[in-house]
Amino acid sequence: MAARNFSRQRESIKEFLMARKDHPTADIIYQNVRSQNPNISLGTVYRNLTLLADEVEINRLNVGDGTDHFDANTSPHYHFVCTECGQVIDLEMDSIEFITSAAAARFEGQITGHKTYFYGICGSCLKL
Amino acid sequence: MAARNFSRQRESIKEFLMARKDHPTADIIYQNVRSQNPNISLGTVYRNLTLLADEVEINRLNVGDGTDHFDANTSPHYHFVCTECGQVIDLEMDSIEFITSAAAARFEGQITGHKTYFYGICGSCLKL
DNA sequence: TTCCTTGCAAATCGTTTGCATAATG
DNA sequence: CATTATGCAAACGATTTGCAAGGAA
Repeated sequence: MAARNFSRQRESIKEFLMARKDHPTADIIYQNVRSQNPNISLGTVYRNLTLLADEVEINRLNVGDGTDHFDANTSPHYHFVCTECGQVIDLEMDSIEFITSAAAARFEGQITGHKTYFYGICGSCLKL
Repeated sequence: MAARNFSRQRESIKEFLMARKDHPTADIIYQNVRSQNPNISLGTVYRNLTLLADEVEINRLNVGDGTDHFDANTSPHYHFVCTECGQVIDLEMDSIEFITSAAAARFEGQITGHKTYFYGICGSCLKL
């Protein structure tokens, strides 16, 4: 379905995203990718992020701070959001996948997945 | 702390929200409250929703569709979002509150809560 | 050549805000 | 009177889009 051509810009974006352990916003990606690709436009960054997210090559996170964050790690895992500094951190935790069945138990529709974000204060902010 | 005056507009908003079982957006609230309050402005709706949410009299939901939804039910419960029609539905399910401790187990920061949304196809859409 | 992609700028959408006026206590 | 709330319109930030030009297959 996706007759996709090669694009230097898209490669830079993927490359940058895969190298980061945090979960940058479109604008941060734009700022950084510009060093390798000075003429890239913010629109192109958005277009490619949306394209990659649609094809599940990356993940779009709605952490609730008004701007989307992106994650090149598409394997199932959860995120923590610091309410002090806004940082988005990967959590290492046991699977809670079965909460989907808990939700499905008394529901008449069909549940295919869930999104969960944890909130609190991160280690660095606790020390301040 | 909140030296709050009475306001006809705020009352209409609360009243409308409490009467709804779905989870309307600011604009839908605005459309509806106008019948009782023809001169109310969208800005006032937003201001009051933000005020009420800040004082936890209502809940703001970020379901990921780009616009916030509001819920007058502040007791802990979970929501389902239909990926077909966008409807937001209350779920009746057992508590999964302990997922917070699951997340906290190997995390150095302090986790105070979580937000979870379930996705899938609602009963009505399944029948189409 | 064909069709995918881009850069650029303008447009859109949801939400917030400044300001002068009106309502509350 | 002091303060809070409102309507209106302008401002905003994030994201999308139209279009003509550039690049890949």
